[in-house]
Amino acid sequence: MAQSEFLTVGQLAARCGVRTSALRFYESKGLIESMRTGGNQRRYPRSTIRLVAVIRAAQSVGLSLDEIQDAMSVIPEGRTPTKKDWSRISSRWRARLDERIQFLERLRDDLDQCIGCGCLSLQSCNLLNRGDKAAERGAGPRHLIEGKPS
Amino acid sequence: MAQSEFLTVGQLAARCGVRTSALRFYESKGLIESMRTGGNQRRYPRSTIRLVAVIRAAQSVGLSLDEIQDAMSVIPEGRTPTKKDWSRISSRWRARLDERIQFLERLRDDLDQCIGCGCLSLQSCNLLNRGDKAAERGAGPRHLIEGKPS
DNA sequence: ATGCAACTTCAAGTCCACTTGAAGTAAAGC
DNA sequence: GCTTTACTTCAAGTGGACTTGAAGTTGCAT
Repeated sequence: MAQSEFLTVGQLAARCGVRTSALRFYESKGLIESMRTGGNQRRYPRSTIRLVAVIRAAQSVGLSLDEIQDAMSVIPEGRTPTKKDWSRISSRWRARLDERIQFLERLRDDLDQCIGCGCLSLQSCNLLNRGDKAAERGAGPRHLIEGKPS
Repeated sequence: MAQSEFLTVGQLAARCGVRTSALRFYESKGLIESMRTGGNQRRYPRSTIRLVAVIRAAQSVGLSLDEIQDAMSVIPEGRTPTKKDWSRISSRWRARLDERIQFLERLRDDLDQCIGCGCLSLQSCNLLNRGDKAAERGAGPRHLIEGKPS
């Protein structure tokens, strides 16, 4: 198979590490686009590899496909995205990414403090107990809660 | 309401920032336990607040409820967890947490490199293109893929 | 020209983590 | 005692992100 300019779903799937069904699914959601051959088969420009990588990356930061599409739709209809477009999108995601990293780092620190203390069994873990007395009005150990599971 | 030794589902839910339905769900999965009143209502010891916090924390690192239960079940039947038990569990999670943080940090670095380069539109982003020529055998920009969305 | 893998659509199915609803019971305040 | 709010169970529903299956079509290699 001569490497042609365009990729079939199968090829794209292989390159991106996803199933073809996922690619069709993304397409149905408008996240990616394809051209069609005379026989109605999909053909993707190579740039779609990057696009899919970006989608997967965004997912791993905790964005839903809807949010991703939303962010991408900043790019005006049928226009090739400019540096500015992409910069707007990526810096938005960058913020989410930072939040997420910070949350996980805080969690890690808490966990480190905890590893030796037997929290689960005991009365006196400062970390998990923090605020337990103070907040009688529905608070709980917020510092471990918040940032719901992605 | 005098703060008694035990909490109702409602109280626990308020303290933990989850819905009562979630708590019943966790209980049905064996993640938490309760005593019952004469009238069959649940009563939780205060320590369950911590337990739920731990569950939520573990979720946010990307563990499924099954994995969490699995990890927790290291603790022998009906025994109060010892420091050693908890230490085993938490250091296991700590590893996952580290992986996750590392992955996100790498992603952040890539993104930073990218913000100015107009990747999406262009031919020549070293980051997203890396390996595009080399790996003709189903590779793709792995450094952005792997670590599936949590 | 033919065979077979890879493609097509569309509907339905799956998994996870819950949430909702219905019908009934318990507990706390007045 | 009565009312209201919080609880009980159980079955079914939801949403996100896909996956699977069936039935049919295309495209490349020999």
